[in-house]
Amino acid sequence: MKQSVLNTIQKHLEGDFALEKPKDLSFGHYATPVAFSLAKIHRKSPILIAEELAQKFAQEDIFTKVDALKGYLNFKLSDDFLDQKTTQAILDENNFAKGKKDQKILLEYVSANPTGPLHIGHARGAVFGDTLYKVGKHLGYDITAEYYVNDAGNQIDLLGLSIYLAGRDKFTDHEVKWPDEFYRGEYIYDLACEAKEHFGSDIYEDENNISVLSTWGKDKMLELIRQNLADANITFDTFVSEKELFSKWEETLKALKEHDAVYEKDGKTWLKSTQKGDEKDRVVVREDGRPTYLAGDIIYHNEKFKRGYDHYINIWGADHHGYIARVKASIDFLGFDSDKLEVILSQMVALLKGGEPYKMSKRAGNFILMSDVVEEVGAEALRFIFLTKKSDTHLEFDVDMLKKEDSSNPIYYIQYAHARINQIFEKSGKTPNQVVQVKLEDLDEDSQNLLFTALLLPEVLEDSFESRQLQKLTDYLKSLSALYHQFYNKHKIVGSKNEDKLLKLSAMVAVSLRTGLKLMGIEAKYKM
RNA sequence: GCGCUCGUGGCUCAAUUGGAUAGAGCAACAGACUUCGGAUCUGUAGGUUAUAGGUUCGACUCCUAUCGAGCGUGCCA
Repeated sequence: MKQSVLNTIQKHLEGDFALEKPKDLSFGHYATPVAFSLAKIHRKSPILIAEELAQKFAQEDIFTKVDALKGYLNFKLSDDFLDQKTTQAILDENNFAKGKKDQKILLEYVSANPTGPLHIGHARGAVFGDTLYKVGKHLGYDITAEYYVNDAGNQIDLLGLSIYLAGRDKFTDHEVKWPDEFYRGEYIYDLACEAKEHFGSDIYEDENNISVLSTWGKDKMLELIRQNLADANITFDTFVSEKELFSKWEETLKALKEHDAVYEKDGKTWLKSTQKGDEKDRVVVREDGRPTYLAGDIIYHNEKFKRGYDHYINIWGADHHGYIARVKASIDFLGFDSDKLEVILSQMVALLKGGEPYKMSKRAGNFILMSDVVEEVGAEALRFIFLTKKSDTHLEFDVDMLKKEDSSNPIYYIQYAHARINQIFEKSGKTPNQVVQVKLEDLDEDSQNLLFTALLLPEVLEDSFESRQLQKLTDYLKSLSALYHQFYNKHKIVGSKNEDKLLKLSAMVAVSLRTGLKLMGIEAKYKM
């Protein structure tokens, strides 16, 4: 819809201009402040320029009215144009708001260590990533969802050790000396029990078994993580193993050397990341020859870029922000364009319960499990709450609030609007297909506004995706629902002389609500 | 100390990325079912956008400083 307007305006106007929605729909459907910038160039009053431009557009079919107000140009679309769009959307709902793009995007998110279940902080990045993925696909991007599994390194050894000690503590008479660092939390004891079932309790008699427990525990945790994600309607296209990538380390190191990206000092290998704007150079190989965590990420990004995508998006927890510079530096050194890598930071989630703050710490084991919250409030409510906030702001919410099944939970508000429309169709005894051919004309102002808003979904999706601000989608669905509830209370639909027209209008609202909800991973309800 | 991300009604968040009168939902108060579902709607009240300067036709948005919050500042991952 927006595209048609843009094309039409471009027939008469050269150069760039911004097309906006006016604050108040009574001004028109679209508006542009282009006269202000032209005023500078032509040294003329913006008000005069706007009036001249308005005359030129008056002839176009898709507008019924174009006028100039205080320097703004306001466009009003014709009934005929809106009706065509509506008919098309209802008849071909599956293709509504779909687009075509020729960009290949690799989207990486979650990538939590397989050393424990997902907590509520992971959930935010997971929901955000998955929704970005769904919206992007709908818009026609060739997009791949990837999970980078950190299955190499100290944390896996630590997992094995923690299970070993927990099992030793619980199932043997040995006294356990707890080290400074180990994973706490009940799940470790659960794993220890399971390992006993699987291997027998003798496993806790010999330290040499720790490595067995590491591998076994890691696989268990990865399985659990995938289940946690699936329960929230989240799936991935590919899982990439850090451990497997390490077979390419020599090759990658050689490439770094060829590009003069590293040097030796104090027996260690350093990345010259300061040259690319990082605060300091970073160690990639320790004195004892073991590569650091950064080395794994360098291999991973090298392989990623070799796969030849047009754009890369990583969704990281905000505590990883200091990491961006060094990863981008390595990408540059390896001869790729680091501008193609976009990092979206997902800010911390602070959870309250009955007003008391929860401090989350993965190591301490007192974190809130994603699965617990999903079980308590449902995946849909959780998804919705996360998507109503910008990913880069700190988020605070009370678990008790999420448990409520009333109007303070906005998802019910939207679902109710959708169910209401279904109810009205049942009452009327008609189906959307029976009214779709009615021409929407001579509508009153409320109906026109509602119709126009319902048709905005395609551009809302574009905007949400391009700006990576998915709260625009939830905001939109909330305001569309509000408009419908208002309309419903004000106008009688079934039995009115405009019944068919208003039914068609309602059907259009339902199409937008359903499509929007689906892309958020939420099933629209027909009855509540 | 330095770096990153922020600071918007009592609370949780918006604001078309520099545009028109800063908007919603909770919470508070006052109303609306003989009418398609009241899980809804209508109204009232609540703001010097942390503070002080600056940039321009125009600033919540950009720049500078100050105050405050969270995170980072391992050869942990």
